[in-house]
Amino acid sequence: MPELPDVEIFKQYMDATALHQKTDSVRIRNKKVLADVSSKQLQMTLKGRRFESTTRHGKHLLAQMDNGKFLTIHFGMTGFLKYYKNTDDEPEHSRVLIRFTNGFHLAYVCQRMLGKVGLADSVRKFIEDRRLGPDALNLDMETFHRMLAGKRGSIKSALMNQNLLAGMGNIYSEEILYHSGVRPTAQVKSLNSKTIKKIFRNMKKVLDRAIECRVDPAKFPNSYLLPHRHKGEECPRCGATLQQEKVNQRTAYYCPECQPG
DNA sequence: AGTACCACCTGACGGC
DNA sequence: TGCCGTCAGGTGGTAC
Repeated sequence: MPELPDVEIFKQYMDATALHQKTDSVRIRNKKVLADVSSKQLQMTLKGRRFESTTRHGKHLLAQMDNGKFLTIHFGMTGFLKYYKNTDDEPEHSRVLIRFTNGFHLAYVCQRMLGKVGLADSVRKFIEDRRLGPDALNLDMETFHRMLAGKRGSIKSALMNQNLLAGMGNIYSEEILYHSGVRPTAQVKSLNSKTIKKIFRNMKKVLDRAIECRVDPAKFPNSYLLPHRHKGEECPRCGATLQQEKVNQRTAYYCPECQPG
C-alpha cells in the first residue's frame, strides 16, 4: 500500500502520538525487517531517547532522536504504524515494538515483511546512499522536465523510478496518468512539453488530494481511478470499460478512451 | 539505460 | 474442504 501519501499520513500519525515520548525498551519480533542493523544495535541506539521530529522523503519516514540519529522506516507493501497502550492491543504482524515510559507502545506492523527499519546519521546521507531522487512533492517543474529529458522507456516506469523522483508507486503513477490523459505505456520521448507540464501539475494535485483524503478510499472523489480499478469496471468519466496491461511487470489500469496516447 | 525475471514474504481469492 | 496457481499498492540483484 504505502506510497507517498500513505507515508505522509504515517508521519502525521507519529507526530501526533509517539513524538517527544521517552523510550523505555525496544523489542524486535522479527529481525528480517531490520536494515543493516542488529537487534542489539537498534535497541541500544533507541533506549532512553525521545523522537524529536520526523521527515518524509518519498516513501521513507525518518524520525530524529535527541541523540541526533534517525530511525528510518520503510513500509514495503503492507506496513503501517500503531500507537497503543495495552499490551493486549498489540496488532497482528508487529515486527518492531517501541515501548515508552508513559506505558504506550509504537508498533511497526508489516505483514509481508517487505519493509525495513534501520538507522541513519542524517537525512542527506540516507538519501544519497539510496540514490533517491527528489521528493515528488518537493520539486519544481523545471527539475521535473529536466529529469525526463532524454529518458527512454515508458512514462509510468519513469514516474515509479525512485532514483528519478521519490514517492510514487503503482497506484499513484497510474492515477496521475489517468488525469493527464496519457497511457501508462506511452514513451517518455513521445511526450511534448505541454503534456509533461500537465503530468507535473496532476502529480501535485493527485498527491495533495490523497493526503487531504487521508488516503481513505471512501473519501476519494468518484472521478478518481482508484475507487474503480477493478477488472471490468467503467471509467468514471466516459463509461468505457477500463483496460489493464502489464507495464514493467506491474498491472496498469487505464481508460482506452480518455487516455488515447 | 532500460527491461525481464527472479527473489524476498504472507495471505486472499478463485477454480477445480 | 482442500489444494494450487495467481495476484497484491515495494524493492533489489542479475543478466541481457
